[in-house]
Amino acid sequence: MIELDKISKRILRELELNGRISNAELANRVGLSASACLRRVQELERLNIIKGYKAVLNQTELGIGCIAYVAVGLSSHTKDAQVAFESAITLSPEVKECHNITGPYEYLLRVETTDLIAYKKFHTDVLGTSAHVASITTHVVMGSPKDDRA
Amino acid sequence: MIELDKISKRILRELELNGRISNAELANRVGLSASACLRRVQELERLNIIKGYKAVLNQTELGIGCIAYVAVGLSSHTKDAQVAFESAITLSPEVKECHNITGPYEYLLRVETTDLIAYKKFHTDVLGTSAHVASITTHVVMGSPKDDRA
DNA sequence: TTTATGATGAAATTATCTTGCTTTGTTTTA
DNA sequence: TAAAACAAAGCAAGATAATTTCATCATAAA
Repeated sequence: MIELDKISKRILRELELNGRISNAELANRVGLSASACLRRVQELERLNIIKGYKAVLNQTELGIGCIAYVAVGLSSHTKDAQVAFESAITLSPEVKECHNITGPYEYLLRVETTDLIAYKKFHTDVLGTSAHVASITTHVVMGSPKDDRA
Repeated sequence: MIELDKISKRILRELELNGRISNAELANRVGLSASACLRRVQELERLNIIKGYKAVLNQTELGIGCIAYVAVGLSSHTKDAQVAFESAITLSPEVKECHNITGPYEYLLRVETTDLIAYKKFHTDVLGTSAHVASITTHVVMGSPKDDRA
């Protein structure tokens, strides 16, 4: 774990909020000159503390009409079974996240599709055909009062 | 829902991958001149299809050592109970996501803390003191083979 | 005290963005 | 079919912003 001073933390906070702010404006907000600010940002990138930048898209406008969290249980807990499941799931574009979790199920997936019909298809074609899948529990998202990672 | 042509979709894909790519480079990748490309990007922003840009930070390096998905059940399903719970939870910085889901529980939270100790504290101080909370089921994330929203 | 190190700000340079105008291609209308 | 009307593209110059360079200052070790 890396310890950062106040200014660098401030830089990260600003960039998380607006990743495309100009360097001059960022410098202004954190109280540094443009060059000093840029050096810090580049250093943060070099240290991989800033892993990258991405545009936040409006899913609704783009036709993502169905988001679901899916808990998946495996019938086999061997390494091979996990690797097989993970690589199958990772290839599916509908699966935006795949977390290996503690509890009665092994995996929690976030699946985004255009609509429930498409989800059903994913459910059948992808989950239904994956080896070792023992149980599937779908939780459709009705709303997200908070989503800082969006 | 808005229909986009191939080029605009390509632009979105590139910007999602690298939100800080220069306009010239982006134009090059999508096969447009810089000015035409910029106009499209600005239009996408104006239409709120691109909601913004953000830096992707390395949580591990910054001391996020414990990530958990927490299923929360409420004892009351009135609108008031939901609003109260949501506003309490929204204020907690540890809660990065709060989804209202179908199924036996009402909410699925993503909670990020420095370590398990801090999670325990969140569990007790925040969830434990929220009105209407009937059940809490914690799933600690052991790993994320895929996390496109990170 | 001297020296080395690291970080800063100002200025110069380089790259990139942005805008107005022209051109191209497509659709509409006579 | 031809001309008009429109939309989107490219080009190029001027405006902005990013990046490098360099001199300075503060701090800590020798």
